[in-house]
Amino acid sequence: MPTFAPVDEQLTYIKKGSSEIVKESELREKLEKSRTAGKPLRVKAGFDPTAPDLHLGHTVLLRKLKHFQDLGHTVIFLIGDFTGMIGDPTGRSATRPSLSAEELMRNAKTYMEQVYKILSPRTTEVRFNNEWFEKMKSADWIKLAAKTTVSQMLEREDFHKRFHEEKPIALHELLYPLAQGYDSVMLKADVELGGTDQKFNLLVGRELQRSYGQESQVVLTMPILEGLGGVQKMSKSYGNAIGIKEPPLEMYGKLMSISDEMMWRYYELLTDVQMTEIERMKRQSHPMQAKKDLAARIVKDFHSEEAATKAAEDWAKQFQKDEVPESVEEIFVNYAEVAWSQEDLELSSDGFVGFRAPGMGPVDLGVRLDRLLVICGLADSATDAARKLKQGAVRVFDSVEHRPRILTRFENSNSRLTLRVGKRVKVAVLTWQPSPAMSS
RNA sequence: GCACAGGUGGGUGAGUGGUUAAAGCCGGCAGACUGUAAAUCUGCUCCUCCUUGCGAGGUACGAAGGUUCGAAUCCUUCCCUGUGCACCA
Repeated sequence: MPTFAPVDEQLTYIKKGSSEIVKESELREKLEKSRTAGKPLRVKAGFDPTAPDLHLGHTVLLRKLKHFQDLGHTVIFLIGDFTGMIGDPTGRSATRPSLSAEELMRNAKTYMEQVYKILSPRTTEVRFNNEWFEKMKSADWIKLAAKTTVSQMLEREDFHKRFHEEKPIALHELLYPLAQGYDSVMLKADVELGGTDQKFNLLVGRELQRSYGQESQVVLTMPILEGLGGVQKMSKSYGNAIGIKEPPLEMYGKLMSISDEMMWRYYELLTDVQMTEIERMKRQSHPMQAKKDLAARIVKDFHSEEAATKAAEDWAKQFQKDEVPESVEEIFVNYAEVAWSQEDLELSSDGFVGFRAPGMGPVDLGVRLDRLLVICGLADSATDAARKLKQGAVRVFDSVEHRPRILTRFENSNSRLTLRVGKRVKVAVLTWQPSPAMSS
């Protein structure tokens, strides 16, 4: 029979970083019962299968689930393959395209690979809610829908607001909270975790469980982590996210770019540093050192100790000493794509293009910088690149370039250009490869 | 179905015939400053091309047509959203 830590101890651990618990007294009761019976609590959290790239925002919740695992409870990782089709009306998302079974499994697999960087695979129960929803008949849906009322649904802030602003609310959107609540019934969840934006949906689970004769789940909400700007929530679509699969230097750099204020929030939600220790650092540490420690800590979590050290060094080089770090992304670019003009190219008899005298020692060749920047992902479009050039944001080998055309020295078969736009650095490796003629 | 009100750039929201690629704000990008930042100040923020110029062209204000020298702005049809009406009349 498993043994559990004293209830108070468990509670403190669970409460760190959490936003709200409905109701704490019930959680205490459940913990007590579980402890005396030696039976772990069933802790559920649902995830959308359409976003398989996790970022730090997701990990806030995952870390809390991990805490429950640490305490010996059972974590149910629910993949909302069915509810994903509805599309959670929270935010602005519309109905999503349904994924095929294969796509779904593939997504789920990459998903779990990332999730297991935090959760322990051994004690995680992975479920899909299509398991029960595919069996439901229309009549069952009517029964389920009859469990709640329109005005109850409209209490949800998002619906309420849209209703009063005379904005559309599709009928199926009202089904989402119901479906999510029904998941809790099917899983007999004791606790459900979610972001604060999920509060309403989570509460519906309580109602439904009650009306299906079960004990209501405890709802635990976690704060929504703000992204890099510090204003909007972290989200891939806002482009302010730090993905957990990102390379160490990038991750480190992004973390260093958050504000001092945000840093403490990140400490609280993304690390296991105790609150008392965080308070101490606030008073005593230099903010930049604290931020470096945070960045290193998180890089270490998702990569390794060595990667973190390396990232720290590289970062210092890049931003503090204004040098080029060692591990910069290299992008191979066929010269034909960025050639200045046709004169620099020569057409061979079989219609292929190469440059003048490749491999014949140093040659100066014209390069269209604007196109090169686009190819390297440093500009959105050639026009955008031209703007950045004009603003003096572009550096090639440490010298600021304003013109979209430059001459560069080609030696032997390739030439490397170090490109910097603002804080970003990339190395473009120009190569000579025959390619189909572009002229037509 | 009928009536009314709406549909503008990443978001919000101005603009009712022409210096409007479309104000302001938010967001984003860059430069200065700094401890990387934040705050602040400055510039930029549809695309393509070049002779990089306060350059040339192309797209764009739900969709398609039309009026006009000229339309986001007027007209027609269609699509979409919201509101009201719907029995007793």
